[in-house]
Amino acid sequence: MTQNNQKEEISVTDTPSHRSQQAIRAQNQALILAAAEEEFVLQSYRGATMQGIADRAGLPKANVHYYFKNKKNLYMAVLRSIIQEWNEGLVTMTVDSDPKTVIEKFVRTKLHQAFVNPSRHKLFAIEVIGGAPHLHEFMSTTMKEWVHDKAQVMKEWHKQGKIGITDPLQLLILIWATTQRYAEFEIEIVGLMDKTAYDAADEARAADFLVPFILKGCGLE
Amino acid sequence: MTQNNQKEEISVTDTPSHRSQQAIRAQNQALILAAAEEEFVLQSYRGATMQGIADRAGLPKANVHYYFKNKKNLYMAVLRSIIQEWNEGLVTMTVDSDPKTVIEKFVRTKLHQAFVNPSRHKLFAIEVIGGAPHLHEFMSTTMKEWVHDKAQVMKEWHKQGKIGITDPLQLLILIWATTQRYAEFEIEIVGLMDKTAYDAADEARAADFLVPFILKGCGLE
DNA sequence: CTAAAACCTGACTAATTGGTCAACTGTTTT
DNA sequence: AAAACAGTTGACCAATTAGTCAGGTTTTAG
Repeated sequence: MTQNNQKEEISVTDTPSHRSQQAIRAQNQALILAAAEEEFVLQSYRGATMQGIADRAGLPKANVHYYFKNKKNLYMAVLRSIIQEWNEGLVTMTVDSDPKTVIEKFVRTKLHQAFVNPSRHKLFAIEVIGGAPHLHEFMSTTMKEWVHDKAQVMKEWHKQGKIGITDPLQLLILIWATTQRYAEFEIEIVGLMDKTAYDAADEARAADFLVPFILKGCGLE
Repeated sequence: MTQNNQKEEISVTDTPSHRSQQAIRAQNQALILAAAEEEFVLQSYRGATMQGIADRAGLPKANVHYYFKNKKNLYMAVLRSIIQEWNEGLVTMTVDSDPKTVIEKFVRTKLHQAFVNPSRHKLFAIEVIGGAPHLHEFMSTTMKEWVHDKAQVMKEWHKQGKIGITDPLQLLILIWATTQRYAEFEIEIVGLMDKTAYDAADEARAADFLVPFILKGCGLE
């Protein structure tokens, strides 16, 4: 739809009439990925059109196909970048860590990601709700290992009387649910607040509510 | 895909070779609505095909169009039935109610709905995540009024020192997030439990975790 | 400077799919 | 009984859209 050529605005390493091919490649791929992310969220996989993504990126459709063989390929590339961010949000959590510190940090990190990059969380949610057909591998390997590892730590915390939680998986589900919700249900929440978008204070408001609530629930405050 | 004729199995008021038109109507509409609900969840609006819905209902495509003018019409009918269930899950909550009782009942009701009818919650979530283009009216009227009403009650509870919550909207968001999560992220949660589907004990396990956790968070236990 | 390589794109094609319709069968009403 | 009405369905059509491709321009390497 929007036809404004964003190439000029975003570029960093180009000279008026001579752009390195590396720069062009990196830039156009990033442009397309960002456009695809938005389009896939708004329209879901089948509803998103290559033409729509191309328009949003300010490029001709054939150019999108030049960088990403086909639609599924592009979709997978978007998912891959989401998984990467997921991996970066991980907190080091060992038996010797202080539960209160770790849990607070984890909640705040996840919440911040939700407010900073809602689109990614929305796309991830749509994928899982629809049966996670493209995320099976990630969920049955990386994610499962991480969860079992952290569950082990939390069980040990419980044994040592450091935390009042007997079912770590339930706690993880709760933390993910409550933090990611602000991204996924952005439209609903913003609407109920009589706004059209989050303002600077909303993340803090959510954190001020969530952190003590969750710590209390864990018997840590 | 599946071509097994479910009409015979589900029918209640038919005689071998003579079915009242009313019965046929009610039955086929229900059959189509159920099929559409599944298909819309798995494929999203654009991805779901009338042919796919027809196959799932065991009817020819033209017959689906006979009962529901077009795709959007069918989608809206599904959404309407979801909103109806939402309205039925409401709890009476007044200033004189006992917070602990009311909140516990609310959490249990919502959680039970999530486990009993996950598809509806998934579809609702997909709709909201995608910007709620078909739910604007509901969310800006019915839902908003309900939320503001309940928020008023909770604020009064806080004034009277009955509850440790200053921001009722945040609490409602948390309760919705944590209960509906079990429906929306069914695939992920079930996978992390090394199962393929919830078993009878899972709802109880979730309730046993959530109810005390939330009550503690509210300063009610 | 020049040849190769990378990038760009308008125009086209094949496949999918929402929706229509006319002819048909079964049910209800008078 | 028979007209009117409700339900059923295969065949068809128009619109949309993923993907291709040939011929172009720009950048890079030698």
